[in-house]
Amino acid sequence: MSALPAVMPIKASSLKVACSSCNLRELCLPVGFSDQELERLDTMVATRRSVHRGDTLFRIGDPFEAVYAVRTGFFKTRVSSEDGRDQVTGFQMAGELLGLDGISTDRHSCDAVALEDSQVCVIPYGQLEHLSREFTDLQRQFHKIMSREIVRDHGVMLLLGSMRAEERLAAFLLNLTQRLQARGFSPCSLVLRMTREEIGTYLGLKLETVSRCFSKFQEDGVLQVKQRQIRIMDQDALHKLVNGATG
Amino acid sequence: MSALPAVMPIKASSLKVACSSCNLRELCLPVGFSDQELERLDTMVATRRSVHRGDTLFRIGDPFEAVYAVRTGFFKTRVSSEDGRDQVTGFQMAGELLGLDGISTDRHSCDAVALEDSQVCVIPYGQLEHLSREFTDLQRQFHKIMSREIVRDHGVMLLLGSMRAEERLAAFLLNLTQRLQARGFSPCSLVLRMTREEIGTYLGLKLETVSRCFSKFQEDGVLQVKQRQIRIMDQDALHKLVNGATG
DNA sequence: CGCGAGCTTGATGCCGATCAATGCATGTGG
DNA sequence: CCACATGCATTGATCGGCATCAAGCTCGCG
Repeated sequence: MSALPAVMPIKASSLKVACSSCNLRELCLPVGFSDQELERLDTMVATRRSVHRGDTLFRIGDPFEAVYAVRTGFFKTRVSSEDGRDQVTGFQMAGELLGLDGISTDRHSCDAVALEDSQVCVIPYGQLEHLSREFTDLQRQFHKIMSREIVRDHGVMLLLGSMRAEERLAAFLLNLTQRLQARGFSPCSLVLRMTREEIGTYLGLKLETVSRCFSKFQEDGVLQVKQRQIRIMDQDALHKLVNGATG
Repeated sequence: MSALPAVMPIKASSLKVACSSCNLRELCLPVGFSDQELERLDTMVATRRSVHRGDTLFRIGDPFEAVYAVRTGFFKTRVSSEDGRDQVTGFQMAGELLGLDGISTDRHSCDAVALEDSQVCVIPYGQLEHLSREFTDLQRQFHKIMSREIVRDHGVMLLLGSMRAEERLAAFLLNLTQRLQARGFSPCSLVLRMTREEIGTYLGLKLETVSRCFSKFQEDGVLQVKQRQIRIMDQDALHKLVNGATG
């Protein structure tokens, strides 16, 4: 009875796909690199890895060996306290880097979980270090990416520390659509890759609260919500919520 | 008189004080460097800067030129939303780096405010980039410091997203004493450099709540609190709160 | 001495957590 | 194809923790 799946996923490791021919190169590590520089990157990013939905790319405590660029798919990262509460620290989509947390102690300090079947490019850290020593643009770009992560985290702290439920969800949706738009998707229509609970664990809310906020937004004509299908009807209203114009 | 440090600080601008002779070198950027390497660092860290209590080292929007190592004193960093709410993103003490946020956009994205008269070593970013290209240990150490900041931020997200008021304050105090202990101070006695409001703005709480938690801890015999003088009577209790052992 | 910034403490109210039931889509086996 | 299980989402009722509002207190300082 057990037949092969109808659609056979292409084996990752067998296919050589280079940064120089990757359609994400303007979003990913090699932003603004010349053809010549791209070729040098290709020597570094040799392998790729597939991660199935629900599987982890790395886990807390795993030895740190590489950072990963999302090629296709969608991830979440999460940390947890000793008593089991956990916090989603981010959602990563195509072109974004995963694993920077591992540099500090040579072990990963968070889990990276695929929210759908995904592929990542493996960037061995030793080689990244080496190449960025003789390759100024790479060094600069890598530093910018780490710094951007720090700035992003500060934004999340502001959200968690000072915003109310609706404001948090509005900020979350605007951030998502903005990143999706940079990847060529519609600015007003999106499909959530994560559950209400995962959104809640990111925003410091319970899943019921997230659900209620979605319903509220729908009542108010700000969103259309059908399960994970979201359509933004009034982007202005979301912006006003985030920036606190007492609305 | 505000409390004088046990060791009298030497006047900054006039005196050439090098990493190689700095008593913070085991906590700061040059962790584990050889004498030879320290000398090369000294060429980079040429100037220092004094910042008076209440003044800013840099502000949101300032052009990014350097990162700063705290030599003496105490800082807070804060971000703010457009409608004026702000969030303290961290407190920095001797040996810790400030300004990493600026790398991503060449402008600072947070304010750094001195909570007491302070001195910082100025590390021009261009020189840091340059030197870390030919100096592997420096490169590695700098990356570790950025990564550590990311990991720290994730910890704060966990705190803000999933802990209750008392747990947050307990985590905050344990973190402070741990860092103070690494600098040779007592693990159970400390003087807060910040107001209740600043603590609250860091922990996502109102100042009244912070105050009530301090009082509660005192009632329970966990702390002795005299204004900003804190004595930890029961460190275990604090740990249990943070790790959620339902106690 | 009196002022003001920072801190404490009390009374009240609200937002979001919690508890609980139902709805809805997908999948599985009979 | 239906019966049922499962995972996720919605919605309602109630509860509790923290914010808010308001007074009074402490301490350092001009």
